[in-house]
Amino acid sequence: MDAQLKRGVLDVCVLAAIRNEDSYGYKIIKDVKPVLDLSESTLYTILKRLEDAKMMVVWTREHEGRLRKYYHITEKGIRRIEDFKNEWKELMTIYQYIVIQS
Amino acid sequence: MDAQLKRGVLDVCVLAAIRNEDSYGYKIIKDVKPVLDLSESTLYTILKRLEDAKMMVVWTREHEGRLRKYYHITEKGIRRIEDFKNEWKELMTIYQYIVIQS
DNA sequence: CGGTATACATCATATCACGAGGTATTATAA
DNA sequence: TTATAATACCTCGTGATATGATGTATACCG
Repeated sequence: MDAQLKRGVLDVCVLAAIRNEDSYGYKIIKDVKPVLDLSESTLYTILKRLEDAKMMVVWTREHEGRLRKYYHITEKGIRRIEDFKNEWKELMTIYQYIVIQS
Repeated sequence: MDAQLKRGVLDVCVLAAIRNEDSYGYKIIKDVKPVLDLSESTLYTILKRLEDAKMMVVWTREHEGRLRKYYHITEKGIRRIEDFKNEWKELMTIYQYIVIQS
């Protein structure tokens, strides 16, 4: 999939991945990859960004000798998803425009 | 609309705007703006990019003392639109994922 | 012992939207 | 007449960000 088209959905995808249940980097990649291919470097960049933007909060747990950073969605993160759903309607209008011109 | 979400559709929107009829910068802005807000600087950047990518070819005409650069879509440009339509299907899947998680 | 899975992270690079600024002509309103 | 808007083009710097390459460390399986 085109990298440019990804940009608008990547953040929201990651937020959606933790919406129902707190999750951690390695698991998020496994979960999201079948839907939208993303690399580790991309994911960890996004996690940092969403944390800085206070759309997620982090808590850490040790699991079988390995560190796990769990991400929990905030109100702001949920709002981001809802905003996206509205933006999607705009995107549908744009898609219609493109198709009509064809 | 979120700048990131725009990135995937802007190019294709501009291509769609000239698909049926050759057009020029100033008119393209007028045509596309109601559907998807874009600034002049963005448009002219895109036109240059699409020309470099051989998705458009240019021809010039003088109109009432003012220069007009008309853009004509190429086979490659048309293919870009068709590719986008396929990518849109992927995007729908991603949207479904986001909604299901909600 | 070596490879794979788990788990994290950084850095350099390339792409690109956009505001701010620039040039020039014609039409319209005060 | 004199602004002001409309028409028509363009460039540059900045900020945002996806990604490959690279690095660290532990557990488990053959």
